[in-house]
Amino acid sequence: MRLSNPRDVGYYVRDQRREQGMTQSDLCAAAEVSRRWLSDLESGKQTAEIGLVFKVLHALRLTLVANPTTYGPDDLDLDEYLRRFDHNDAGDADHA
Amino acid sequence: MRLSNPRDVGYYVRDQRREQGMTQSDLCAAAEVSRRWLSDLESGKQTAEIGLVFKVLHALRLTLVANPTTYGPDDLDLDEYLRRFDHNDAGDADHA
DNA sequence: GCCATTTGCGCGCGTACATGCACATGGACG
DNA sequence: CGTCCATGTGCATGTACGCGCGCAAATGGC
Repeated sequence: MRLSNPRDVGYYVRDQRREQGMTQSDLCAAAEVSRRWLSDLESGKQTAEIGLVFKVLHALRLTLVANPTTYGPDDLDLDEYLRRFDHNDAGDADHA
Repeated sequence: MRLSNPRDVGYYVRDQRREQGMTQSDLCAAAEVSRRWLSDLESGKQTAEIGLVFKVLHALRLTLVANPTTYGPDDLDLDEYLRRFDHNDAGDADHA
């Protein structure tokens, strides 16, 4: 999952937390941050402290990898792509 | 390049900046952050603002990718491994 | 619908962050 | 050697961050 900005980070953290069946209370305890802050982080807080972000990522057993930005087939995360596709279909169904 | 903590981030940013032939002044201007802050970031500042970190990463044309932490051959970055090996050899040479 | 749980967010507090300035230091170069 | 450049870091300032509390709104299960 590519993360381009704090918003991406926050949404991804929320997704992963839910996938792992955790509440914010569970995760903030595991990461040793305040629930208030975690809520903000998940909403895309621009000014979050990076050290705390890493604590959350570790609590979720997530790893960050940095790479030179490239544009091509390697950038295509198939699961992500299909998920986006399915989401768009669901959106169309709602509007139809 | 795996980034586990702000220290990793800072050192990686410094490495990449140098590889790209930039000074801190060049990079802080490109990223629109203070040079003072960039210097701290490169030293591993725990409390840096994540939004600003992303600005620096973008200025260096770097991308972050988040993955579940796994342990196995996939985690083996060969360049990184060799660099660590070389570094250890250099370390041994110093101590010998 | 009811109820319990979860989440968003206002608020105040003590601490500190990003900034810009300036200076010291180390390294490169002529 | 002297000069220049890049970098580390002390300092002061205005702004705000992480925390904890508490309450309202949202969500999910029955």
